[in-house]
Amino acid sequence: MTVIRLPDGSERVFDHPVTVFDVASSIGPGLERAAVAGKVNGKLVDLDNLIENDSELTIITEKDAEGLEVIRHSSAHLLAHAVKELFPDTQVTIGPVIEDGFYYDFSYKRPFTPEDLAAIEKRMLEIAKRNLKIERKVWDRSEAINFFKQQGEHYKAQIIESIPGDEDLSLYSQGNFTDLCRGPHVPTTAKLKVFKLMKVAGAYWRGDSNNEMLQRIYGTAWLTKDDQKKYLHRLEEAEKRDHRKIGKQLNLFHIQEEAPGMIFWHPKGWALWQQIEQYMRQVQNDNDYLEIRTPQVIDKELWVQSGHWDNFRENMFVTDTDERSFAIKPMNCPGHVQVFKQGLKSYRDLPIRLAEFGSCHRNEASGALHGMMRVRAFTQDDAHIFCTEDQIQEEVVRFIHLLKGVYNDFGFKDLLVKLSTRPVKRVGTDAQWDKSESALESALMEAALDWELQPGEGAFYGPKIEFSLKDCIGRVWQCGTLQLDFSMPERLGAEYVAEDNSRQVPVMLHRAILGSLERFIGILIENHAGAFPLWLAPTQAVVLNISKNQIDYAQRVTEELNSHGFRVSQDLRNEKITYKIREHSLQKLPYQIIVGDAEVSSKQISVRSRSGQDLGQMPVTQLIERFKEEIAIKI
RNA sequence: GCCCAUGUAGCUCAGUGGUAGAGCACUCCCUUGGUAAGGGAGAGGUCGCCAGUUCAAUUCUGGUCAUGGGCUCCA
Repeated sequence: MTVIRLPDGSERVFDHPVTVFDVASSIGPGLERAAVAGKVNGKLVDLDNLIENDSELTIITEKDAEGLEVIRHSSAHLLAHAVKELFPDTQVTIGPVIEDGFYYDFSYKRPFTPEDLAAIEKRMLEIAKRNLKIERKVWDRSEAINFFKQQGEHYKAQIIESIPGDEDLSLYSQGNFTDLCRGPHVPTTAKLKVFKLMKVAGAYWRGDSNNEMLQRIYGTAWLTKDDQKKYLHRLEEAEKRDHRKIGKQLNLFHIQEEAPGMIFWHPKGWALWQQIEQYMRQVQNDNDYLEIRTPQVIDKELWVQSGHWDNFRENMFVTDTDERSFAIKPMNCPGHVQVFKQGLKSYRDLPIRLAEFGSCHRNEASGALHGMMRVRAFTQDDAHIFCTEDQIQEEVVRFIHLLKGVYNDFGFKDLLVKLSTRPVKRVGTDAQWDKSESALESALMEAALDWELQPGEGAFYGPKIEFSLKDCIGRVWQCGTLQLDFSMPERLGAEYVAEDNSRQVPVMLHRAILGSLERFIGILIENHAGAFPLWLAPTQAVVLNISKNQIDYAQRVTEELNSHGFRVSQDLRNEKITYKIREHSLQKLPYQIIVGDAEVSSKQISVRSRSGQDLGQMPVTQLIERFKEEIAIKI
């Protein structure tokens, strides 16, 4: 007797051991068709897995998230199968499921070309149609190693050698292709219908840059054609938001060969920047930060002292002048410590919060550069808080409050938090770590935030919290950070006079809210697809005349709006109004103001919103009020 | 830094072993038009850069720089 308990609590009794498939077909033909795998007592298994004891069983169908994963995993095998058929002397390695798809890494004597990819995809479709049964077998370890070695599959043999000895080694076969895999897989290749190979890229064996560079083929797989279409559409939509593309279209910035990884800001992009910088300056002033400015180029000696020279040397731009070596600052903290050190500080002075829109340069690996998101020259909304250990928690609470307010103002409501605690290699005493980790945790609790714990992921000099935001298409960006530092103040000789007249080393908190302004602006561009809220828009409105009769009036309207501090331009060109409206709509201006003879005689203006709505005629003062309200609520 | 792809007019892109083309933008002319493209004419390119092969290279080959997609890295 085998009793199978299903998720709805019902039980099915069989007088013999059954497979997952048997149970599915005993329930109904629809389920039989849709089933791709099973979960027996919480463990994912194949459909032909034999259940010998009473068990809890969930049948995984194509419609379950896990079912789709099984399909993708089997698609990866299908890819490997096709590659082995077309290029028999390829070595296969690993082929896992990833978000929205899968990949498989291969070792082959020559690079795969885009034409190869098309041929591979075609072969995959053929193999799928062959309706090959996918069968699992448990193998003996050394036999499996020999099996793969005989086929010249040395990477596979290596993988087996690294699998713990007490685990079953399962091999899956479909036709003449056999691959090591934990499974589960769909029962036959015919279940794989909707997939597409996306791109080929390099990837190091085992992710180690000392190893061979393998060729990774990425693919996507879905349950239905429609799902796949939606996915490809989603990619297209994301591409339309690309900050590099929009930056060009809206004339915000450019990058050129002579300054790789560095931004040339154009007037409109810089206007956007200034809104953000000035907003942050105001927020920090209101929260008792003191803004400072420190040098770009500092003698190597200071970087040796701070430890950057040892740990970060290859990422620093260095300049030798007058027989001295200088480094362009990659971080602001050593400079901030120098400011702190000027004049003797008392415990009464603490906490001291020094802020800088600090321009930093880091010589990032050329292959790592990416538009404004990963650059070599960037500006941080950086600040360092010097305080006592007892003040940590209060400071963290204040910071989180500040950060939430800022993200909210920029329209980001979803906040993801990660707390990283002490790594194995670290400085500072256990007592210090105990105290500061619990201070961070308490502060997070006080802020009513959920967080993910990352044990051992802290920096060697202190624990940290990372804050990420989610944009309007669901992508997650890490921006904010708060790091405790037990090391640098001491290395650089910062101290204060304590209550008992002793000299103490302050704790330093590194913190940023936006992170890199360049990157944050890139995120903003993509989040809004270039249609910025009024308070940020580089140009908030444009005044358009219908014909040359209204040129003087249009100029007066523009001047009046500008005199109230708004960023308003005018377009008095000799063009049709529809033409001008189209152009400024493509530039995504929040408002367009139209003046013709009717407006001149009524002393009003016609207003068109970015959504294309005609707001009708109104006096200029009414628009000014509207602008003020809209800017105040930052939408 | 590593792998693959790409680099042609201001922008988006086509194209060829015999020194280049489209649309939009730009300039000029006509048009004075009421909520997403009025018409005409003109100007504009050392085909990323440096070598090599060739009678001849933007095209083929090598190198190099940059960009894009990944990998690695991000103290």
